[in-house]
Amino acid sequence: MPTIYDVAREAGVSAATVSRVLNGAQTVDPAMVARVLTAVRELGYRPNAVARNLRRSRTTLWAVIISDIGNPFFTAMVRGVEDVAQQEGYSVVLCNSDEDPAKEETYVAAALSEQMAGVIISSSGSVKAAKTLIDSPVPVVAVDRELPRGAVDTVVVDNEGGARTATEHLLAAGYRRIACIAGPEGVSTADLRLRGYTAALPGDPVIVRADFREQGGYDAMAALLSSPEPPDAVFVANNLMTVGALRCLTERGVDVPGQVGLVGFDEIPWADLVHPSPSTVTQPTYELGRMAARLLVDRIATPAAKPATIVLPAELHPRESSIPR
Amino acid sequence: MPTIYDVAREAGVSAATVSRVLNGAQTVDPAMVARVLTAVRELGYRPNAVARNLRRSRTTLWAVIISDIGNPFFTAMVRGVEDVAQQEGYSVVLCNSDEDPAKEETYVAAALSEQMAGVIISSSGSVKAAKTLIDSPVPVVAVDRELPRGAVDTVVVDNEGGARTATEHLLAAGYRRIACIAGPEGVSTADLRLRGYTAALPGDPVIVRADFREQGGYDAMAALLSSPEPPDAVFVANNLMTVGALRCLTERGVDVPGQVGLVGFDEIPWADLVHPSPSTVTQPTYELGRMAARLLVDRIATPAAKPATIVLPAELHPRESSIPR
DNA sequence: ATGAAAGCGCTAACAT
DNA sequence: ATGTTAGCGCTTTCAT
Repeated sequence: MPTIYDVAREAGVSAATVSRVLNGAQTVDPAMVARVLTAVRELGYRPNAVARNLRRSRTTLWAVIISDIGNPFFTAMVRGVEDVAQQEGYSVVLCNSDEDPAKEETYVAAALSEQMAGVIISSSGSVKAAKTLIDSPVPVVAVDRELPRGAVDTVVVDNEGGARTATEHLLAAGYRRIACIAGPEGVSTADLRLRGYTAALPGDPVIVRADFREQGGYDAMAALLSSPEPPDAVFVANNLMTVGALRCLTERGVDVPGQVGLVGFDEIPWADLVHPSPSTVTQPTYELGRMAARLLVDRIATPAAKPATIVLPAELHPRESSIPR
Repeated sequence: MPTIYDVAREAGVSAATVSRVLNGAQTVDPAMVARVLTAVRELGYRPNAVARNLRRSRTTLWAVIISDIGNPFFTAMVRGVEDVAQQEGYSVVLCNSDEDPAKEETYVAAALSEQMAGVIISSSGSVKAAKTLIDSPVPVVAVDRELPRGAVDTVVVDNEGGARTATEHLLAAGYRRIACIAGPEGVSTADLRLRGYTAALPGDPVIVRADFREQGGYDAMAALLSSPEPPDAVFVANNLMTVGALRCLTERGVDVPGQVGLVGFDEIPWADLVHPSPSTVTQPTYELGRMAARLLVDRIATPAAKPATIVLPAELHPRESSIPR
């Protein structure tokens, strides 16, 4: 691979001049510019970004650490981040922690070693990863899930409110024994949605903790159905678990919404094509990513500013799975 | 941020020794190792990967360029890549070209500038991006879609055979006017699936080209329905367009499979929960990613070897949407 | 407007 | 077994 010195020699100028031309400096003789560009083309020269990054002591990369690339919620959010990043001249490096705190820690370490310009993270709950980030000078934004004990810029939805609305909706529909399939303890969205459910419920809560995955939702639903007093409705704390719960109900021939009503948190792709179509609490997913990216841009510009928290609304979309009997 | 020299000073050794300790060299006195590690901990030292990459003239990053992050097919494939990458000591940088050749070219340029150790690409059809990659020294593997005019390692499924099977299945079910909603021209999967459809059809083909997106499938289906002689079945060339076509049929109250039969290429998440459930031609998606990663590892090890092409089987999964009348 | 020279932080060849 | 030194490719003063 040719270097900037090869180009300089070919064009009969110094490396400094080549650098100026390539970085759009105004103070270069047009004749030189032409010679340099010709040499660049002839040699097929491609600037070495690693060298540039070292010299400048900064990169134009953002690490976006999400907890499940198989969850359409996160991929939609990433699109929001990407659009802003591109517009602002950054590239997005997507890291999939797979709900595994150890992987999350590895990615955080890599982001810091690689001198990333910023990190957007939807924490899988690793306190160590959070601490590492907060103790580092890298600009950080938490999105969807709060960073454990972290006072950083944050964009979330009103998880507690959304869960309360979902539960109240089931109550209004006439259901009385409403259970909750909750997410993993220590993940902010899981804990807040559980709190919203509990707050809205007049009677005793029935809670099964699962892992935010489809199989977890399936198993939790199965456990609820085979309990002594099965629930007549269930509030499921995320989209993948909702699919799992629905599959379990369908397989066992349980009538939804006749025997059991259901509302899930998060949108499900093609929910309207599923039968019975699941009622959901939807979030402005793309907007969540966009806002996070905006906050990161601001944070990079003014590192000392006070951390902001933005809360976006969550909205109930009633569908077939919770229609009153 | 502390540098390796700060650590060396703190530990009373040379920078070379610190480097040796941190890179696991065997020839270091255990006492020194201890002193260095203590200094590292006390200073919170974190090696600068950018400097290391420059010095070593290589990185441990793979660029995985996919054409639609919103398509579960690609995210499943990425998981296969990720698992091998991690095992082999590489990190995956995910790039989403969004079916946009210009974005694809940008990402290819970035991958080369950043001195990535390898590239796995599912081409959105940019000949320029393909040429840039082939003319560069970077190891490349094409996955799912062949690289335009590129003689590189490739992992694909039997697209033509899968499409033929799907079409024959519709014929066997009694459908006679079978249309095809095809993908964009120049994308290998689109062209091969179309060829398989045409080959299996005894009569004249009815073809609508669309863009592999949900809305495109919807619009194509709408156009077919309002044509003078609407088809009695349709073969749809990918998953997102299948969802779009199905939505169009459902909205207009067309009975599937009674009035119109349907088979789609690619798996659809939760296909079994959709009503009517779509028959699909499924691919070993995760395996596709895994094989691509394996090929990349081999290519990095032996850059001069002859390019390999691996073809995996595609399998028909009949569901409700193509049950005989 | 252009060039010379220093240095970003690290690793590896070489010397001891 | 450890230290000294050069240099990866680039940008950015500082001189001219």
